[in-house]
Order: sequence, then structure tokens, then C-alpha cells
Amino acid sequence: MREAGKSNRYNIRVVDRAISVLNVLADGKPRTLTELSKEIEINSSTTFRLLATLLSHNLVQQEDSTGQYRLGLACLELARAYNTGDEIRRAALPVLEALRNVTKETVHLAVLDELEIIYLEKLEGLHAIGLMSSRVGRRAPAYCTGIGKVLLAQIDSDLVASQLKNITLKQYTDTTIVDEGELLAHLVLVRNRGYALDLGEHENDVRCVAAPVFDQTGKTVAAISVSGPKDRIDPTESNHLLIEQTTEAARTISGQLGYQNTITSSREDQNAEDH
Amino acid sequence: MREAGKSNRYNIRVVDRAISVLNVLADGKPRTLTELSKEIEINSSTTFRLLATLLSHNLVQQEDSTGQYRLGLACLELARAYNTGDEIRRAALPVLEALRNVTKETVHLAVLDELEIIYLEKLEGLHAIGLMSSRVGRRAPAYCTGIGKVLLAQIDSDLVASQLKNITLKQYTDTTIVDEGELLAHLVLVRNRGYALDLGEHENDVRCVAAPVFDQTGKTVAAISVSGPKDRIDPTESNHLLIEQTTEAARTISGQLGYQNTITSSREDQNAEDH
DNA sequence: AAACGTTTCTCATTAAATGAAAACCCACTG
DNA sequence: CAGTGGGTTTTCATTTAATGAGAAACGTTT
Repeated sequence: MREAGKSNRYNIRVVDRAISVLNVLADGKPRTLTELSKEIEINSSTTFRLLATLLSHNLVQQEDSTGQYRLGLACLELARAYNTGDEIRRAALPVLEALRNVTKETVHLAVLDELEIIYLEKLEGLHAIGLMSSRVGRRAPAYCTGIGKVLLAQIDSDLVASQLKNITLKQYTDTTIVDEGELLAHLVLVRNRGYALDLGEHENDVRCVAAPVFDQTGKTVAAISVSGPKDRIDPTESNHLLIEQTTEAARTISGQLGYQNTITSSREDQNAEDH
Repeated sequence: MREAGKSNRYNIRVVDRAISVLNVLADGKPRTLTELSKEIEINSSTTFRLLATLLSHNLVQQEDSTGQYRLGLACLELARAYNTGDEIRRAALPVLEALRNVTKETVHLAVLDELEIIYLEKLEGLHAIGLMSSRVGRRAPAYCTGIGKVLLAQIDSDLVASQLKNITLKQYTDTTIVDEGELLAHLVLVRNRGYALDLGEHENDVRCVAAPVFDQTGKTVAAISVSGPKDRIDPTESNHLLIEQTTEAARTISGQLGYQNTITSSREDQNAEDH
């Protein structure tokens, strides 16, 4: 999604073009054929045919007042299908449910894509809802979210460092880590601890605890978090319980995925309780 | 989704093919290149290229243990995008939230596609959850669900009758209406009442009340429902409240969409309380 | 009803998609 | 460990099928 989407050697041009139509429409703004054709720089005849094709499969639909094109219902169906095929989400869901109910706070499941995370699941907390900007399918920066940091921490440090060269660390709030060196050092800490905290680094009064989920092969495949407003999520003392609950839930999910936490590939960090 | 998806005159073949790959994978079952290529009857070279293209846009991804292909994360992102652009859902969400909280039961928003409904939104009831088979993006038959019936009831009766010719009404439970004549008569009743009941016609002990949502032009664009187990949702007396709550919520949403319920196109059915 | 902007359609050109088949890569098996 | 077989990746020549130009149809506005 977004950007061009690298055209690999074998890509079929029309398909690339069709997908770029979808990606353009993915900002939610409906467009006319002409607008689209200009935006993606494709001849209007071709755009017409692309739209006709997508239309016939319900991947786009036409607003019937204006005739403008928007994404279609088939997108929802694909997502449903994605979810049912997603082993991680399936394993996680009941555990997340329990975690939400015991903490009463909002719980997330997300994966990493480059330097961003994508939310796979969100269970609203039992207090006032709709306060957080996260949505299933939405992206958020990795370097300033609990889930993001815990996932970055599992990746080879040099790799992260080289990827960081491509972006600038935006200072969302006054706790956001914007210094690369500081971030890398922090990630080491996160890795050793086995969990990450987010002290309002992305959204000012949202705090969270996040922990990684491993699969059979020991690879980090996702992470979970519990988040809430700063006045309920305390970064220091009472957190011990929350951290324990979160990491325990993550361990349970990992277990479901076949992860054996006995003898792991990586050496240190296996002495569970060092926080 | 499903079936072939009529190839209109202007459809671009490769794009059709690419989409059929997605549709095949939409059952959640991962496949190898060869399996896919056989299933959709496309030369394996071409399938390879299709997959490469979809892969590069994250619409499909490869399981890294087996190398099999499944739907990818971009599907989630498209759905997110679809939702944010969806005016109906946006207008409905807060009202549904309120309706769920006051009834404490599961609330749905869905639209009609031919003789099936597709769920746009589901808010779980506040009792035990996960009992219903509905999911956002999933389809369900229209003729035996509250939402479905209320939507069918708004369509020209002859049109519905002719569409019904193409399917057989499966007897899901012993209250399912399987006789076409009876169904059509029932739909007239539903239309006049302005709401539909589902007395376990699809899932044995799920009952529901559903009401239609209209847009600016008076067209029926969606429907909402409140559903719960048969021991909590009473079809007769105490229902009056629930029916009133449901239809009122639907009216509110319609209002948000610009519907003026003063002078409506259709004549009768405007004397609200005839149940 | 004229003028404009957009969408739909036709057609000839040729780029780009295609399938056959070869090369390559693994995982098994003897 | 060589040999076999199934799958995947790559090449290449053929020709289909995608393409853009432009014309026609449509609809909206002045």
C-alpha cells in the first residue's frame, strides 16, 4: 500500500496499474474517471477499462449520486478472508480477549512492515472508547510505539540502523525518541527486558506495555500491547502486574504457535525476569 | 467474490485473472503455485507472474515455512480504507454503539448484494461473546435473516421473485421460510411494518429485530439489527421496546444520511405503528 | 441550443502478455 | 551420493490482447 510498490522483474504491467488504482482510492476519497486517470498518469481509455474490470468484481464501486469511484465491498470480503486464514490472529484472539477483560484496557495485535506496524486486531478497553487513533489495517510508526519498538528490538541492529537512515524520526510528543543512537540503545534494553513501554511517545497521553510473539521457529511474528490513558497506566510501580500480564499473554500466544521457550536460539535474554 | 464474476465487455483479461487468484485464495487455504495454476486453469508461468505482481504489492504473501501463498496484509489495509470512505458506516457507528449499550445485545450493520447480505459492522453484545457466526465482510443469506428480509422487502417484489428462481431456499432451521410464495407475502408484511423479525430462521437460537436505513434520495442503503439468544430476545410482548429502539436508531442513521421522513415516495407504510 | 467536460466506444498499432519448453532447485529415494 | 521427480524460475518466440488516439455519445451548464 502507499508508495509505488517496487515493480519486480516479473510484474505484469496492467495488474500493477490496476493495483495502483486501488491504492490511490485507498485514501477514501472518491474520484471520477478523469481525476484518476490524471493522478496515475494512465490514458483515460485504459483507466476506463481498469475501472470496468475492478467494478465487475466489486473491488471498486460507483457512488450513485455522483458516479465517482470508491473502493468496493470486495475489499471487506478480502480482509475477512485474510483474517480467517491468519493463524497468528486466530491463536491470539481468545488470549487478547482475556487480557482485555482482566486489564479493562485497549489491547492490540500488530505486525511489522519495514519501519511501520500494521494493526491486525484491536479490542477496545472497557472504559470510554474510541480515544485511540489505531484501527485494524492502519499503519503507525514503529519507532515510537510500544509494539513497534518491541518488534524492532528483535531485528538485527545494523539492519534497523540502515533502515533508519531513510527516514527522519518525527517528534510526535516530547517523549518521542528522535535520536537514532538513543533509539538503538533503547532497543537493546527492550530486547533484554523482553517487553517495551511507550510513555506517550506517539500519542501524548497514551501509554502502553508491549510484548513480542514468537512462532515455532523462534522468529518474532507479531506483538501485542495493552494501552490506556496516562492516568491509568502507570510506568513505574503498579506496572509490574501489567507487564507480567502482558508478557504472559504473549508467551501464551507464542505457545499456541508452537514456540518452545526452553532452549532458544538466542543466548542471553532467556532469564525471563530481569525487569 | 466467489463465482466467476461476470466478465463485462471491457474487462482486461490479466486483471480478471489476478483477481481470480485473490478470490481463490479468499477461502483462507494457502496454496502452492502449481495448485493455484491448476485451480484457475492458467499456465504456471502466467500464474507465477500474477503471484509475483500481487506479492510485490502485499496483496498476497508467502508462508515462510512452506512457501505457500495466502492473502496478504494489503487486504486489511484496503478494508480499512474502504471503511473510512464509507459514509454509511461512519454515520451509523455512534448510533450503533448507543444501541448496543442500551440493549446490551449484538448489533449489526449490513448491506444487500443480490440475495445475500454482507456485514459492514458488528458490535458484540455485552453478554458472552463470539456466539454468532457473523463477521464483518462475511455473507449470509438474505431470505432468512432479519437484515436480509428488511432489505429484500424494500425491493420491487417481481424482481425479488425472479431472483429467487435462481436459488433454492435452504431450510436452515424449522422456522426458515422455504416457500417462495410465503416468503414474498412475508416481505410485504415486513415492508408495511417497517421492521423485520428473525425468529431463529438462520441460526437456531438467534433472534433479531432489523430495520432499514435510507439515504437522502429515499433509497434503502443498508439495515441494522439487534440480535441475541432466544431466551433474551422475546418475539412478542417485551419486544415492543426493542423494536422501537431498533427502528428509532435506524431512523437516526437515515437522518444523518440526509433522509427526510416527512413526505416519502411510497404511499402507505408511513403510519409508523401498525404492528 | 451551444459549448464544454466527461465517459464510452472503435480501431489500428505494437508493446506486452502468453505458453512451451528449458534450466534450475530441492527434497526424496534407492 | 547419484538419480529421480515435482515444483519453481527463466528464456524466448509468437501473437494475442492491451494500448492510446481520437471519434461518438452523453450530460451538464450557461
